[in-house]
Amino acid sequence: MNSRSPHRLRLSTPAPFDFRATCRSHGWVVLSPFRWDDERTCLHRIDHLPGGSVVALEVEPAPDKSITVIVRTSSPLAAVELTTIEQRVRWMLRLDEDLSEFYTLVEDHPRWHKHITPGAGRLLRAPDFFEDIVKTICTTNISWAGTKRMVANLVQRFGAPLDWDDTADAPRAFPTPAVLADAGESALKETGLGYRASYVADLARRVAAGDLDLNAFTQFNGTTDELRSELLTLKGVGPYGAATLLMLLGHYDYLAIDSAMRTFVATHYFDGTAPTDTAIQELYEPWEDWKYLAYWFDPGWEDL
DNA sequence: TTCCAGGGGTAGA
DNA sequence: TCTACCCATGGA
Repeated sequence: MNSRSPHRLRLSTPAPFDFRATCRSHGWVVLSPFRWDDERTCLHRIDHLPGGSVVALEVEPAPDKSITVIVRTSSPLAAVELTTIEQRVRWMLRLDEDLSEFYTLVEDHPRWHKHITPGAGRLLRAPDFFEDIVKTICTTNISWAGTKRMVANLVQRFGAPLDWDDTADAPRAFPTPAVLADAGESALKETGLGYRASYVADLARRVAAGDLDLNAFTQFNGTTDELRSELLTLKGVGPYGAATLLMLLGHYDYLAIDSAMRTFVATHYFDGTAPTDTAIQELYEPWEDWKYLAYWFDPGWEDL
């Protein structure tokens, strides 16, 4: 089956759900291999499935409020592969995440209540946690333009293309741990990762060798603090990275304090004076387990 | 040329 | 636990 006769999957959504808001919720949507078509309201992505197949996905809302996933491949997919794709897209869009507690908390904060649209709050993530860890490392100590460049270079150089497209600029999937492990640190440096190359190489090597099971993160049963401690053992992941990864795993109790947050908070809450990290924490403390979303959807962003 | 960007590792106290 | 210093890279 090729691009002329694609598979079509239909995914149920929670209520409320806002497809466009979910896809455009944070910067992830502009990082390769994601591609957003605003005119069509469609999320494009080349996905390298665990079984080895490389597929082109087009994810878009259906009239009945469900999600349609158009899957293009060069050969028919087995039922198990279609199930895998459905699970990955559900994870990617957080279709099974319960945000009701956050929405209830929002009702007690009039400014947020007025600002947040129904269905907002689901922050896009990669279907695979390895990809999210690498991308998070690529956001550290670099401008956003640099992050986009590094990720695009990684995908273009090491990602698998669709097997029916052999053009030089063919869209590609995010590289697998095995490919990046084989590439090694020096090759990763050539993609502009700088000193982050050793962190990504170390991560890829451990995952590919089976020394690090990422399911231990996505299926973690302990407390957020315990999960955070595990994340902090990853090279290249510090307090900011751990908080970002916790968010991507569906835990919002820690703030990812970065230069953007410091600037925003200083401007909107401290008359331009740089606050301490402790002061920033205290500012969002009333939001308890939902601090990250409270910051991310802070109505003050509208003033910028 | 210098600074800084969606920080983090390491050594030393 | 806290601080100082170093780390690649590209844009301003």
